[in-house]
Amino acid sequence: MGANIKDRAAGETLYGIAELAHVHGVSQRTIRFYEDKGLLSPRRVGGQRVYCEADSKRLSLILRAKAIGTKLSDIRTFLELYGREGEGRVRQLEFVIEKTAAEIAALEAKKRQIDQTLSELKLIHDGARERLDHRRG
Amino acid sequence: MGANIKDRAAGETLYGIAELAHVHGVSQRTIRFYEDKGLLSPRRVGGQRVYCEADSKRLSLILRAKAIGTKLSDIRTFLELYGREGEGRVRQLEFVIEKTAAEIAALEAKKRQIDQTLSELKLIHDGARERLDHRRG
DNA sequence: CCCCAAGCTAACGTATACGTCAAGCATCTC
DNA sequence: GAGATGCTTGACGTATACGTTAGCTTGGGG
Repeated sequence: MGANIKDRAAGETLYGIAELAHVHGVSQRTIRFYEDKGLLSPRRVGGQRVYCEADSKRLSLILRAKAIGTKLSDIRTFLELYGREGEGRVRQLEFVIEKTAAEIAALEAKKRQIDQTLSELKLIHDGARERLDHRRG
Repeated sequence: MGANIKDRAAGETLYGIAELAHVHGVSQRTIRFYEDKGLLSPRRVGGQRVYCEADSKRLSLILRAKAIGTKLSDIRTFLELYGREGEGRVRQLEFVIEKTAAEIAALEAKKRQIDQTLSELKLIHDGARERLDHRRG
């Protein structure tokens, strides 16, 4: 049970939706939802979704971007950067450069906010710890 | 017009909702919404909301936490840490220590995700830049 | 052959974070 | 005293990101 498709093929490892969901710790609904939003587009075998390694990695990227706090709609352009990378037309390269620069700036701003908050939290944490230790002698 | 309340008092600077909203670059609706959620509790003067400096700083904290990607419901406990800090009862200190430690861990995880994504984005960015420069000679 | 488990689509439900009227009072201005 | 402004409290609307049925299909086991 739960036999994945590579068991009987020499090719690339493939996944069903259940397996992919389990591997990434998300629901099947979530995966279908991302497909609706155009973030994933697995092959179909008789109506059923079949995911390859590239799909799986793509999902990892999506989940990481989400963990950072990126909206799905933004993740789409984000993924296009990964996809478009490797092409050569000047307009597209300019697009990539522009978009990546903007993303980088946004993320670094967020990082600074986090650092600021972290330092304050650590002050609170250490202060509380110190008073607690003192109180216990 | 737009005269804030300190104009005629020697005490602390106070703000009306319009001014506070403008200062922080948010809508009045947002400020009232936060109050509904228990994140702000300004004094009232004849029904009208009057905000002091502490309220303003509190709002800054809320907005920063939001920028990091924290949910409003979590921001509440977050604010309690700032408020509770300074008290001395052991149970509460333990609470503070526990909560801050969890928050710190979460934020550092998020930071690592951001760093990972940043490095990949920078690779894409630099790669595109290089190819573009090369193409232009 | 029959039935169940697993997958599919369609559609409605839910929580979050506000936006956007609506209608009422208070005050300031002409 | 008649707007015009600014504030108030509802209350409904909206976008995001899924959860949760519901009902149809299909492949495999007994």
